[in-house]
Amino acid sequence: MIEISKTEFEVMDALWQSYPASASDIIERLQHKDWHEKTVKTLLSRLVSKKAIDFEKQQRSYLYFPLVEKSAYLANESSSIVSRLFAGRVAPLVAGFADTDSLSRQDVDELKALIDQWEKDNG
Amino acid sequence: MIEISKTEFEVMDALWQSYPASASDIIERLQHKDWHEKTVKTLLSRLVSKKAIDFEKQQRSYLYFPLVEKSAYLANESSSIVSRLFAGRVAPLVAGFADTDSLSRQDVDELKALIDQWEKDNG
DNA sequence: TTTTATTGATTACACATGTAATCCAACCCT
DNA sequence: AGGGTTGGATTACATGTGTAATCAATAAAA
Repeated sequence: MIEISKTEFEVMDALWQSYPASASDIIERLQHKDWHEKTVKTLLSRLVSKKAIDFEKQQRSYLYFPLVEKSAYLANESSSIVSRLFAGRVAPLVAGFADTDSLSRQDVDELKALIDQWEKDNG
Repeated sequence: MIEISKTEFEVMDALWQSYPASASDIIERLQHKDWHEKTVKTLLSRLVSKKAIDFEKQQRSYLYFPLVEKSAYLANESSSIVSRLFAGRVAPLVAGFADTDSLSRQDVDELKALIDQWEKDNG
């Protein structure tokens, strides 16, 4: 899969919010980051080069849209990170989380629901 | 926390296996990677610069040891990744995992145990 | 002892990344 | 119509990363 850097991911995420979107839309959505508009445009260009997004010309400006779905990207990233750091098994990650970052009640509830579903489908 | 690159992480992991360890120990443990010995030594040097590891001179060669514990490093990484990708909540990551990568029976059992423990500790 | 092999230090070098600035063409305002 | 403005393209530039090669000092071997 495509390698997307941290800053590039923020741009992707802004675009995933709603698309097609113009560069200025994206810049606006990224107000909270303190990035120069030029920076955002550079990132958009790089994402185009990487074929993570594409655009169609609308008069003078472009309307960008993602070529990768957020869910697909996240699934891939998660998977590759869990592979690298935890030999591919997700439980140890959650375990570490339980120790330090403390799961929230909401997390736990969601995990329980997930597990129930999994058990229904499998085992 | 310290930024450790992917390749540097592999070296850390080899060192975490057992330390103190000499450069040649580490090189040996990384046989399966097809890295030139010089490459591994470069990575060791960079890790020293980053203060992720240190060494004590043993005659001519060095004995390296980590300055960061594996569990601490993993906890930090997990946390920062889950923050970036999933707004800090781990359940959605596991959910994606459940869909695509399929949890293993073992994962599910471990998760259940984790949750039971969490519920016991918290409310 | 002269040669060779080993070890860490220094240097190399292309590509990625963060963070823009500059350039040029099209558009809008006066 | 002329000048500022806006949009993308191109260029910039330091630092990080992957992947070594070279250098210099020392230890081991012949």
